[in-house]
Amino acid sequence: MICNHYNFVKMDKIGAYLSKHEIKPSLQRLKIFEFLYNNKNHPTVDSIYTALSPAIPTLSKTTVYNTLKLFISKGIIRSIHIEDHEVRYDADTIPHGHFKCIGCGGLFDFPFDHHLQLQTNLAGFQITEEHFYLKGYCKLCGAN
Amino acid sequence: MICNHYNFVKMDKIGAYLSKHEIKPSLQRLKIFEFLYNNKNHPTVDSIYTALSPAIPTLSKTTVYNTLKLFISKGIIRSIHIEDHEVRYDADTIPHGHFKCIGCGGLFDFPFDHHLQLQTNLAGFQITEEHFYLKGYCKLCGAN
DNA sequence: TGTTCATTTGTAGTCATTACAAAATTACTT
DNA sequence: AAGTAATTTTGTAATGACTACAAATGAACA
Repeated sequence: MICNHYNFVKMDKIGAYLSKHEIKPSLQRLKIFEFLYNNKNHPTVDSIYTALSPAIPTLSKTTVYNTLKLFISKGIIRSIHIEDHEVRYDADTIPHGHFKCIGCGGLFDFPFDHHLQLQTNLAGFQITEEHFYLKGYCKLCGAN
Repeated sequence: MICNHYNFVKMDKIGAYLSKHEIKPSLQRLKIFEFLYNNKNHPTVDSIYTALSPAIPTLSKTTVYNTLKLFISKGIIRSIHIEDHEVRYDADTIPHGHFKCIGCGGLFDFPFDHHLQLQTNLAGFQITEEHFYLKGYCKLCGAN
């Protein structure tokens, strides 16, 4: 991992964090957010479901979908669309970029100043979301 | 449309352009590339298929998929993943950004200097692709 | 003309995601 | 504490984009 903005919320305050964003903190929601928070490799729906199933045996994949959609609508996570066949999720809402390694499939964060490129001719356009991602080979995969 | 890099290839030279990139210029391939070239709003598979069906009545959606995949592998178009439910295609291979309007659904191009943000700590990473897109409201939709 | 190879096409299948309604859980009221 | 309403979770069925595959078509060429 290259950068990390996750210090703004403590692990033991997830319930309060969800409540603050008008999300009733059920067990499933707490666990899903906690997992997203702890796994900064930006998991997919499937990996979230597989990881939490042992702890919550009754968990349904529909719940994972519903919960992630709820989190997105409340603005506490964002979805990452890089490959066409996989959607990943990120609990870090501070703008940053993503680097997808073609070799190992890993997804890395990196900081970038999102104001640098706003000297474009987008005058009159209201920007609500910014996404910047790169593809290529990471340090390890590139060395072959 | 905000920016336009399409001057590097003339309309009547699509066949030569495809050949130069090791693509045999069949009717379907010519028409699909021409459509992509002329429609700078970055159409989807469906809109390409719907638009070309009258001119090529036997056209199959599989052919559209196959052809786009071929074009991507030869590097003459790129795919755009902004929404999770729609993939768009772009015949402009010069790096530029995309702006997706939440209001009208329109997709706009804008230039951006992709070297500005490479002062990040990505040393040792080989970059092969860059994608930058914004979401928000365009000039017309924002004025309400 | 016949043969080989590349391209196109339609159908059937896969897989991620969603719709929907029942079941379970939580919140509220008296 | 019991009963009722509201919310959340769950499983199944349906949707829809995309792909695999093999037959059909068309082009290249001797």
